Amino acid sequence: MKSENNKQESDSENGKGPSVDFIRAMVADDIKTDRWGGKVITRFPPEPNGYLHIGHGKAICLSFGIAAENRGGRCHLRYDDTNPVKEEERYADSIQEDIRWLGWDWGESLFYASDYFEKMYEYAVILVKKGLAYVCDLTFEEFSEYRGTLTTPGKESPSRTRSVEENLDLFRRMREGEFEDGSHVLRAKIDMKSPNLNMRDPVMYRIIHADHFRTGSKWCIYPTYDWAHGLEDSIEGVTHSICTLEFENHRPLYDWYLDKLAIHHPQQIEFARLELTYTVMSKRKLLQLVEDGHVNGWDDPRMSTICGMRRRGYSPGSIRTFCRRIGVNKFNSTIDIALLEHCLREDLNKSSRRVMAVLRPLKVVIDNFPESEVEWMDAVNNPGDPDAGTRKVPFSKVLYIEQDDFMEDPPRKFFRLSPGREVRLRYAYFITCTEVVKDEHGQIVELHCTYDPATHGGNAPDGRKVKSTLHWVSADQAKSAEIRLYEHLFTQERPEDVADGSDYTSNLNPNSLKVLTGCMVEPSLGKAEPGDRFQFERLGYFCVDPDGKDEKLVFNRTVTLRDTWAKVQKSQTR
RNA sequence: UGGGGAAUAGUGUAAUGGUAGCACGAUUGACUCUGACUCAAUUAGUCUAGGUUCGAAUCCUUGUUCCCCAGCCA
Repeated sequence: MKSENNKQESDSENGKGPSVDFIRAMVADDIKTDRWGGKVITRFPPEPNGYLHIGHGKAICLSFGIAAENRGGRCHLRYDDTNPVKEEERYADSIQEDIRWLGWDWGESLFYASDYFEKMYEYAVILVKKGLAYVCDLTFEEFSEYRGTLTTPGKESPSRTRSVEENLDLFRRMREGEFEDGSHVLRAKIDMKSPNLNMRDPVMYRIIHADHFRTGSKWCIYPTYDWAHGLEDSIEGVTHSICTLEFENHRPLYDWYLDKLAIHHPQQIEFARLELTYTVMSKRKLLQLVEDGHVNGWDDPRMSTICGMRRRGYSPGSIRTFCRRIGVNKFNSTIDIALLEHCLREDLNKSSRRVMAVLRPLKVVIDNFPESEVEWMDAVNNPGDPDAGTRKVPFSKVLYIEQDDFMEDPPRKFFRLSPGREVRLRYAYFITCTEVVKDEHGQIVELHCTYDPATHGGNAPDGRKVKSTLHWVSADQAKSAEIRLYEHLFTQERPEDVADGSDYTSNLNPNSLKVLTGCMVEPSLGKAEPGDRFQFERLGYFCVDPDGKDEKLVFNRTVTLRDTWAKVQKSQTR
């Protein structure tokens, strides 16, 4: 796949800068008041336990975007690899690929939480020595019983009164592997009666005898998220630690650890995660779609994963624009996927080469065109970009047009070809349909037409008009292709809206993938490579799929063009 | 029924005491060698009830609704 390096920039719209969200306002204010000595250091901290999706895209564009917008700003890519049983190197690799593809650059700032394990251990020892952390040997069951509930306070663990010396000894032996998984934890000593459950003596370390993908068997105790995350931010000198809303309840704990340690203390800021209509976003559901075979892998073009969208043909710029345009807020909202598709079309319209391709071919014979003659017509590559130049497209006696572009008995407002009617073949000639050939089942298999030589190139010297212009390909020179048509993966705006007893999979769209074979595309597409994007005129945007090998061409339909005729048709049949 | 957040057109998002604006969508129309693009127009909103004020989406009080938290996940 071709690499696509995008400049890191703030995607400002229409000359006037995009509006300032509450986080950017906060950052700007911090700069004005010199809170961090003028520094802006953010971070994107994925756990390498799955593939990135468009929801992560929002977070990435936010943290990397804010860093890029501020002089000297930096955004770290930091793997939050604190749980060896869930994490894998291949995920870490895909995360880098996706962020880079989106157009962001972490420079030298690639970090791993696991590199800080020793430092974190030392910090933990400090808290133990201060009497602010203790080794607890409650079982799982006891532990949850002692925690209390949302409405009732918890009870203090009997281990809570252990001496500092004993805690130090026990904690060291935890690290040295003397104990079994689950037998002991290190907990912060805060307040078992706190109305915030996160403050009820939270776990800092648990024992997991498992190999970590980076540290191997060096450790058998691993820090929990709450303990680790603030330290990671602090160690790296992060100023603004931007995360999603569900961590709001964790902020007091984030603050508590850093306050007690009296070390660099970043500001945690929470925002609402992205939800999209007709889409699921959770890692769990995405995984289930893959594992249960509802889609063909993580990079299935119907997936909301970054790799899926890339394969589908989304441009990184369109995703960045989208992430900027949806804004940032503190309440959950569901974005209409039409906005994403709008950003996509807007970007692709500017950048895509136009070509002609026929999805469902209908043979057309031009009766008055010389038998074996081939005429090469000039076609514009991108009307919006003169620099894109022109190409030659072959025209001959036998052509294919789109089945949808002919109707024997046209309804009102159908402007395309029908018996006796004249239309234009784009960049070629005006043709008039003279005869319809059908098979024994009454199916239309072939059209006979005549062309007007005077309309060469598509213009009538007498100034007469036609109601429509069709795309076409010349039969002899056309390349055959497989084309995959996608629709939304789900039939419901909110896939979660289901009757009792069923789950979101009952809303899967059975028509989300339609594979067309025997499609005919113009010969210039023979040179197309995986990842190349085109506009198939009058149809939509298409992207070459890596499945195509040797002579075989495979395209994914990224998105259709807006289609006013389809709407008219729909309202007519209703 | 504990605590923490949050409510502006169908959707998303501005307006931080002074004309409720923008975008997407939808609907019309113009243009057109893509029924695309572009352009123009229409559509439609401050959760409720009080209060402060010359003036409230914004400040105060009340109610309602929604989201998050009881992993040794992140």
